[in-house]
Amino acid sequence: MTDLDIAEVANRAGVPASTLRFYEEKGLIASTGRRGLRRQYDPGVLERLALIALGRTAGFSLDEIARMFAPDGQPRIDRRMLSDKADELDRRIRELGVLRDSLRHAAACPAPSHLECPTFRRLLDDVTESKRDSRHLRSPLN
Amino acid sequence: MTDLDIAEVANRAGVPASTLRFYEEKGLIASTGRRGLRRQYDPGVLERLALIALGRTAGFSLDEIARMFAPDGQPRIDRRMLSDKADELDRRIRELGVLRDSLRHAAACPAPSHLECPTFRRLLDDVTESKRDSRHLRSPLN
DNA sequence: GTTCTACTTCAAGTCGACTTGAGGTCAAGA
DNA sequence: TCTTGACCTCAAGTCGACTTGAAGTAGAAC
Repeated sequence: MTDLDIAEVANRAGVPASTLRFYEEKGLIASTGRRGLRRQYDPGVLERLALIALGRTAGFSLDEIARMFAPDGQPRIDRRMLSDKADELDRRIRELGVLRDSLRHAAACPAPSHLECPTFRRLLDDVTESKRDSRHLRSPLN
Repeated sequence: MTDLDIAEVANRAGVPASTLRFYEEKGLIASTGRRGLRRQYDPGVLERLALIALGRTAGFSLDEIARMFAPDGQPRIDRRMLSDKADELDRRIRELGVLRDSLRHAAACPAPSHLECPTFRRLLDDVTESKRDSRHLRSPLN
């Protein structure tokens, strides 16, 4: 029995034990049993936690992630879903890139007020426009 | 008096009126007065709202944004703050880039299971590692 | 003058991902 | 055997940014 104690898992995965309990409740992970009260885990849970963390940073919700595991526990990652998410990330990356450049520009811009800087103004207009257009759809990843 | 009605502002800025009231309560915007019960706004509020929206997509909280306006209403954007945020965005962009590439790879990867794909595994390990390391600091922008 | 409608206030609710607190239990070390 | 400390459960709280609901009001159209 090479099972891991919850404390061990928490340590190795870098998440608090409370999160592990929470994930278990949500059905994202499962413990193999108890030693006394304490949850024991198969070492494979570490991989699963990594997968979960990965999904999270990619912008998936816990519910979406839960759906990515087949009932047998094997990940059944929908390739279509992955590439959709990649596209989404791509858009987000471009957006953030524009923003970063603008911030840098504003930080260096000699105009007395940012409002008088053409670059900054154009950025403002873009933001407003995209707000108006996408009023209906709530964007993920912020 | 070229003041705008709250509905007009909501429309032009692309935000619901409830948000405008909320922002006012938070001190982010101000109305110039009322016509009957209805709030009236100086057209300049549109610019301010754009600035707020911009700050939000850059990952600033409403409180942070509030601090960016001097008491007189003029934006007093700290250049240092801007470039710090730009750096932060830069890191986030790189992170997302790696993720996007990995997702694309996984979507195309011929390995029977993602867990058997070396690229995917390395990604998993990276995620875990960065989780362990940054346990203390809560990252903004997700 | 009445009705309609879009606004108003204020408190409370929502959403996601956890965390916290109170009170309880149990394996291991002294 | 007793104590300790780390776990346990379950309910409730937190955080940020809003939204929603109930009950009220005023300007405008008829």
